Amino acid sequence: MSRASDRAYAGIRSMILSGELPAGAALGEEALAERCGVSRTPVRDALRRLEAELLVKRNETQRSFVADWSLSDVADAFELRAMLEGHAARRAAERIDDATLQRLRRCNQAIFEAIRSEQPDVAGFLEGNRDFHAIILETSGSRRLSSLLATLIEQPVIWRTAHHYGRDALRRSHGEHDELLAAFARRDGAWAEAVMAAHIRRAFHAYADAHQGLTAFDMARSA
Amino acid sequence: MSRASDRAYAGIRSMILSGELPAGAALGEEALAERCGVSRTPVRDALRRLEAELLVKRNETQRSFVADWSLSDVADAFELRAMLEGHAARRAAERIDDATLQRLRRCNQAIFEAIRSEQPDVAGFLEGNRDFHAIILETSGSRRLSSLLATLIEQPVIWRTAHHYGRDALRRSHGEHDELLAAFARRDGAWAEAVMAAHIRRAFHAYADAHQGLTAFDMARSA
DNA sequence: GTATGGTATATTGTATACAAATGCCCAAGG
DNA sequence: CCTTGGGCATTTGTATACAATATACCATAC
Repeated sequence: MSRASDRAYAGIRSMILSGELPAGAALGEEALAERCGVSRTPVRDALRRLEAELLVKRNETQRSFVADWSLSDVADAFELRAMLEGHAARRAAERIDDATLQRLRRCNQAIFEAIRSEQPDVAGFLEGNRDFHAIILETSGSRRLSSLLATLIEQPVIWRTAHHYGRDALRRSHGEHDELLAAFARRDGAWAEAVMAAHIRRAFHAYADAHQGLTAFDMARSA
Repeated sequence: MSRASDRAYAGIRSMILSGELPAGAALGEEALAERCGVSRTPVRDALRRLEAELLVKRNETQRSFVADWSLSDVADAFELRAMLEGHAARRAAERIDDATLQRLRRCNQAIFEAIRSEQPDVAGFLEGNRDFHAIILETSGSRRLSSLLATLIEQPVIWRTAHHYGRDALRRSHGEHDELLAAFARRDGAWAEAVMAAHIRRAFHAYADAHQGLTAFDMARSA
């Protein structure tokens, strides 16, 4: 999207996720506009987007505040994500063609290359992981499913989760992708759904273990 | 929300759903502003909302068009709705308190009153139906689930579905609500989920039967 | 002391002007 | 005839001024 609007979006979002704007803080359009160096118009756009992601909430008179994003909210998001991505995996397994299967295999191979060494390339892992899940979502052939999941997948959460993974956890993740590939190769939708749901629920527990007792904001501050 | 912004939203939405703006039609902000009697600013707000609902799509250069909304798209939405509302019903069954259960019972009683006579009061049915589902969603206690479902529940689709229901179908719907109430009373989440999923999938087939072979837009035009 | 109402202030909503970009058309060259 | 490039028309993006609305504060009455 356009430059100023993106700057406002990225700026406000990072202020929220870094804890610079704590949960419950008032978000005046004028003040944000000044801090981001843009006018109110793109700020309003950005607030709408952030509201859709539930990072910002509005009171009954249209004033904006930083949403409270506790561990239970993250759990909420992960639970829905497990259900929806599981569903996507089922549909993908029932529709996938051989060419796409090959693409997924190459993608998971790239993930393997990124994590095989002693010092895993986490950025590479994340890139491969994102592509892998994106291909499945695309193959599921449901536009609405894609658009629903978009609001559920918080990249900062995934980023932090992966960075708390040790090499073993990264390899386990790669291994789960392999199992998913096996389910796809057999066109076994139920299998694929189960593996995907397990894959994502495990990711949540990795996140929760790393941040036990801390809210998402406390965590971000300490990072 | 604010007046002009709402007028733009409601106006554009009804133009799309009535077929006045056919699938694929270009949506210039200026033209829409004039037709709605407001300036471009509220039109832009409205387009963002409609885009989130997938009624409007944007090309890569930010130009807006009426999305193509075929029967298969409606099926897509209903499938996801069945899954998510099923999940909501499960959670609600596991959390519901007696006071809320009573509210739901009164709500379904109101639905019964609306449809008992020879000439069913479809508007009354719809109002009760909306409340019934809203209470369940609220009881499920997942903000994200509510926000996801909001984009999936197209009131015009529900409206048309209900208006194609005969008295028998209306009563069957009321009966399914009763079964849901039984599952809630037993706090049986799995039962509630299954009943809700069936309830919504049946609603889809009622819709599909009534509009066999027609796109949503064709149908709207003929209504 | 509390409640109530009104006014001042702050904040959001809308309109409009202008800037930036996109798309379209036609003309020139291959 | 097709391709390509430039320039004009159209469309979207941004800034800003002003209007409508909500909030906060204080004075006054009870």
